Amino acid sequence: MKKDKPKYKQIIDAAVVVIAENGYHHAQVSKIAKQAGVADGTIYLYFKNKEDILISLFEEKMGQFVRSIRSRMAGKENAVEQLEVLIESHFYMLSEDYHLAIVTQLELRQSNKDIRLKINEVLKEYLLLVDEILHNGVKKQIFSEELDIRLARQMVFGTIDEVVTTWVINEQKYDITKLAPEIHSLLVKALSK
Amino acid sequence: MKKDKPKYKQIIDAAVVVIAENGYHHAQVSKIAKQAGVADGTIYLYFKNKEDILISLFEEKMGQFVRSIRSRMAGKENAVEQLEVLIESHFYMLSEDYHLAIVTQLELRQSNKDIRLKINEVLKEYLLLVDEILHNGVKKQIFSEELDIRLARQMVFGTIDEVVTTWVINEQKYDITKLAPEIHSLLVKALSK
Amino acid sequence: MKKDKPKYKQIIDAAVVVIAENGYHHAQVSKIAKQAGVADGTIYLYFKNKEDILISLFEEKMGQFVRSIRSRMAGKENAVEQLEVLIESHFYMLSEDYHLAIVTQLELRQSNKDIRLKINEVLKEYLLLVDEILHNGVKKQIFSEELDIRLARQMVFGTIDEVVTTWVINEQKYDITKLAPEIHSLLVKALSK
Amino acid sequence: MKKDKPKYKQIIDAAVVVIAENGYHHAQVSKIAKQAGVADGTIYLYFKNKEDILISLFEEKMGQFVRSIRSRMAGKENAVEQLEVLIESHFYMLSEDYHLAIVTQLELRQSNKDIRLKINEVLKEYLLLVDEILHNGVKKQIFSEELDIRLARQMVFGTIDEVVTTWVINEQKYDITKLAPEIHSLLVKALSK
DNA sequence: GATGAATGAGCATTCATTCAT
DNA sequence: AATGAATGAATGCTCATTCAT
Repeated sequence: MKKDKPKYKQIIDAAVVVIAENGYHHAQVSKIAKQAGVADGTIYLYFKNKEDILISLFEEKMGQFVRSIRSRMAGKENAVEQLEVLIESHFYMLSEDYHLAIVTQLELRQSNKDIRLKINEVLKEYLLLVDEILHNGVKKQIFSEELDIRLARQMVFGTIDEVVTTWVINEQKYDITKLAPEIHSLLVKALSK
Repeated sequence: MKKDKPKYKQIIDAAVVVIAENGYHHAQVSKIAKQAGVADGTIYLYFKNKEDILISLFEEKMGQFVRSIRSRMAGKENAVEQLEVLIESHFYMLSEDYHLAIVTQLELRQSNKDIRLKINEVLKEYLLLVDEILHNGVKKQIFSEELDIRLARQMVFGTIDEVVTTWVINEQKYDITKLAPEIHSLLVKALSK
Repeated sequence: MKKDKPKYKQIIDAAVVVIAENGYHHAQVSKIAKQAGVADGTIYLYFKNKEDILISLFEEKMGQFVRSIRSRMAGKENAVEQLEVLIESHFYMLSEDYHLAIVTQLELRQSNKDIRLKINEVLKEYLLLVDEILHNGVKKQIFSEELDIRLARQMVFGTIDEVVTTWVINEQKYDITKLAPEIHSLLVKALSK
Repeated sequence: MKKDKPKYKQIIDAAVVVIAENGYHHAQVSKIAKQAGVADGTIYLYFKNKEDILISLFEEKMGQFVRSIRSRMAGKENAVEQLEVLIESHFYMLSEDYHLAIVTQLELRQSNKDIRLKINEVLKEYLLLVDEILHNGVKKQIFSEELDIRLARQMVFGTIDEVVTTWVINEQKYDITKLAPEIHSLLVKALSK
C-alpha cells in the first residue's frame, strides 16, 4: 500500500508547508519535492499528478481530523457536550497546526472546480458528524424538535468555518481556542427549544 | 470619472457573465473584452489590470447590495425586524441574479490571497451593517447584553454565507427565499437573552 | 487569410532550417521562433500547435513542389517526356534546397503516426501526378497495356525516393541531377511494352 | 557471449512485440522489460542502452533475413531466378511475421538519425546481396552491360521497400506474396538489355 | 479614445538510466 | 546475476499586458 510508505506522508507534509508558505499558485511540484527531500520524479511514484497530491492531502488530514474528533467525543452522550468537544477539537487542532490552517482555510479554496468537488466529498464526513450530533440532540429532546437538520448543520459549519477563517486572515493573532465556549453557547441557544 | 463612463459598467457586467459561464480560471481578459464588445486593450483604459476588474466588480456589486439592503431596512427600528430584512434581501437579491450568485459564492473565491484580502475590505461594509443591527439589538435589550459583537457577526455572516453557497453548489435547485424565516429564527434565538 | 501573412511563411521557413540543422527531436518551438525572429507566443497566432507547424510545412512545400512540376510538364504530351520532367524536376528542386531535402527525406519521417498520416495525405497529390503520367502512357500505348498502375507507381516513387534519400544520407556529396537520365531510362524500360 | 544467452533474444523479441503494439514512441524500456519478464535493470546487463536494443534487434532480424534468403537462393545460378527468390522470400518472410513487418517498415523509421545510420550499416548486407545478383546478371549478359549497379540496386531496394511499406500501411489487407511476380517482371524489364 | 498583433515568462510530467541491495 | 525504487533533465503552450497605429 503506497499510503503506508514513509514517502507518501513525507510528500503530503511537504505540500502543506510549501502551499502555506508560498501560496497555492506558487506551490510548484519541484518545490514540494525539494521540501520533501526527494526528486521531482519520485512524486509521481506516489501520486498520479499534482491534483492528486492536493486531494490526498485533504483526505489524509481531514480523515485524521474527523477520527480525532470522534475519539475525543467517545463517552459523551449529551449532544451539548458533543458539540462542545467538536468546536474545541476543531479550534484546538487547527491552532496546533499553523500551516494546515492556512492551507485548508485559504489556499486550497483557490483550487479549480474538480479539486473542490473532491474536497467537498471528503468534507461530507465532517458534516455527517455534525448531523449525528444534531439528530442525537433532537432525539434526546435537548434540541428543538422542529429543527431543520440541514439548515442547522449549515449554521454550525458556517459559523465555525467563518470564525476559523477570520482568525487565519488575522494571522492567528489571538488564541482561537478561547473563543470556543462563546461559540458553543451561541450555537446551543440557537439549537435549543 | 471613469466609473461613470458606460464602458466601465459594460466591462464589469461582461466579467460577471464570463466568469459565471466559464469559471474563474477560464475567464481570460480577451473573453471579457469580447463579451463587452471592446478590444482587449480597451480594458486597460478603464482598469489597471485583471485583478482590478475583479475587485471593482465586487465593489460595484457589493456596494449596490448594501445600499439596497439599507433602503429596504429604512423604517425598521427593531433589530429582529432588521435582521429579517437583511436575510430576506440577501437571499432575494442573489436569487434574482443567477450569474452574480455563482461569481460571488464560488468563482471569486478561487482568486489569490491578495485579491481575497481586498474583497474582504469591501465586505466590511456589509459586516458593518450587521454590526449596526447587533449593536441596536443589544442597546434595545432585545439581544443578550453580554453578546460578543465580533463573534455574533461571524455567526450571522458565516451562517448566511454557508446557506447561500450550499444553494449555489446545488445549482439553485430550490427556492432559497423560503429558507429565510427558519434561518432568521435560528439566529434570533442565538442572539437573544 | 493567415497563410498569406508574411509571418506564416517566415515561421515555416524557420522551421525547415531549425529542423535541418538540429534534427527533428531537437527542434524546439523556441528555437523556431528565434530563427523566425518572433516571440514564442507569436507562433501560436499562426499555428494551432507544434504538430500543425510540421504538417503546414509539408503541405506548403509539397504543394509548391507538385505545382512546380506540373508547370514544368506543361506542353509535354508524351508520357516518357513527362516522366523525364518529373524526375529531373524532383531531383533539381531538392538539390536547390539543401535544408528541405534533409527535412523531407530524414527528419520528418521521425514524426509520430498522426503527423505521418497527414503527411501521407499531402503526398497523395504527388502520387496522383505519377498516376496521370502512367495512365497517359498506357493510353497512348507507350507503356505496357497490362501495367498494374498501382504497382508501377510504387516502383516509380520508391525508386526516386530511395535515390534521393541515399544522396541525402551521403551528405549530398555528388550531383543528383546527373542521375536523372539513367533513372529515367531504367524506369521507362520497366514500364514499356 | 551475451548474444547466446536466452535473455538476450528474449528481450529482443519483447522489443519487437512492444514496438509493434505500442508504436516506437510509446515503447518504453520498462514496457519491454515487463514483456520480456525481466526487471528494468536487467535490460542493461545485456544492452548498453535503449538505442543498442533497437540496433541489435535490427541486426539480429536482418541477419536471419539475409541468411534465409541466401539459403533459399542456393542452387539458383541465373540472376533472373535469383531476383525472383529474393523478392518472393522478402515478401513471404514479412508476411509471416506481422509484428516484424510493422517494426521494420514503420516504427523503426521514427528513430533518430544516429540510429537510422547504424541501421543502414546493417542493411548493407542486404544491399550486397542485391549487388551480387546484379553483378552476376551483368557478367552473364542477362542484364544490360552498361547497368549502373549502384542506381540499379537503389531501384530494386526502393521498389521492394515501397511495396512492402504500402502493404503495411494498408494494414496488410491483401496478400503481398501475390505481387511478387509482377514486381519481378517490372524489375527484370528495367535491368535487362 | 480605441485597437489587436505581438510579447515572453513560467511549469507539470515522462522515462532512460543508475546503483544499493 | 537480478532487481526496481529513485533520479532529474528537458519543453510545449497560455494569457495578461503593451504599444504602434
